[in-house]
Amino acid sequence: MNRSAQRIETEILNSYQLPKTPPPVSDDVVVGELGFKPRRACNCTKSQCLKLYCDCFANGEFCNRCNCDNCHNNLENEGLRQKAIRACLERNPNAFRPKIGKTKAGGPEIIRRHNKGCNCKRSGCLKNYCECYEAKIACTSMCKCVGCRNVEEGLQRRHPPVSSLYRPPPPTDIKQPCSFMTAEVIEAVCQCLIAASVDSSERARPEEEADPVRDVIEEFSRCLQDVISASHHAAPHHLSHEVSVLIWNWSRANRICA
DNA sequence: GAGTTTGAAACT
DNA sequence: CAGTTTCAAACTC
Repeated sequence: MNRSAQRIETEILNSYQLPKTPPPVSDDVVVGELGFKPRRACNCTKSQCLKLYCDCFANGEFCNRCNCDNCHNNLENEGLRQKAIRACLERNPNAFRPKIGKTKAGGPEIIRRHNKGCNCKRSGCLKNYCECYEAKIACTSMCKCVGCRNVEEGLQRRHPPVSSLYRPPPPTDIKQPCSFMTAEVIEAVCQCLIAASVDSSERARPEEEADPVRDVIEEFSRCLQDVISASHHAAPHHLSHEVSVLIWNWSRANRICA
């Protein structure tokens, strides 16, 4: 393994550190392949777990020990699954991005907010039907909700949820699938690309013209393969979907460049 | 646990 | 792009 690959794998493994205090696990929580990153089991019956209705699929994970019927969100149906991922991305290129983003609202502090906003009509945005409320964040101007009572002040005074079921902590505590691509991994890849560009110009023989674009693209391809193999090493089942998305974007970019 | 309500996603 | 339907989770009883 070359140095860039080693660094990418190291950063990926670092991104999968266990939280210091493991969250409580209740009966309806599934523990991930490596014993961490708990999530809820889905109960899909009609979607084959290949639509965004399915939380596992939407979160970029295979179903594992869920209660779903006729599940296709698994390795045995990888072809169909890839097709479903492509269909989702065609409808919405951001379909697999986290819904809760972080923003600096003028000040230095980082605020979490729902990227798309909710559309609640009847819940007053004070029940878990509301994606903002569920994520424990106040509604914003992005929301198109009616009769919203999920405002900053209300959130601070809010009672803890009555439900005893485990709710995953905010993304800062537990890694979400997309957080696999940490700033460090991305930086490592960028450095590889810059190095490839510099090498390309230096290595070019006098009789041939340097083609840094081609060399950078080839290096990116290598980096991507490193990320894929490192990700399988780190978390064999958690990342496959995200990598699929990456590959899909990558092949699309390739077609556009061609 | 069954039935109802809700809002996101999918479809037309 | 707006209206409708489908879906699975949240909620109530």
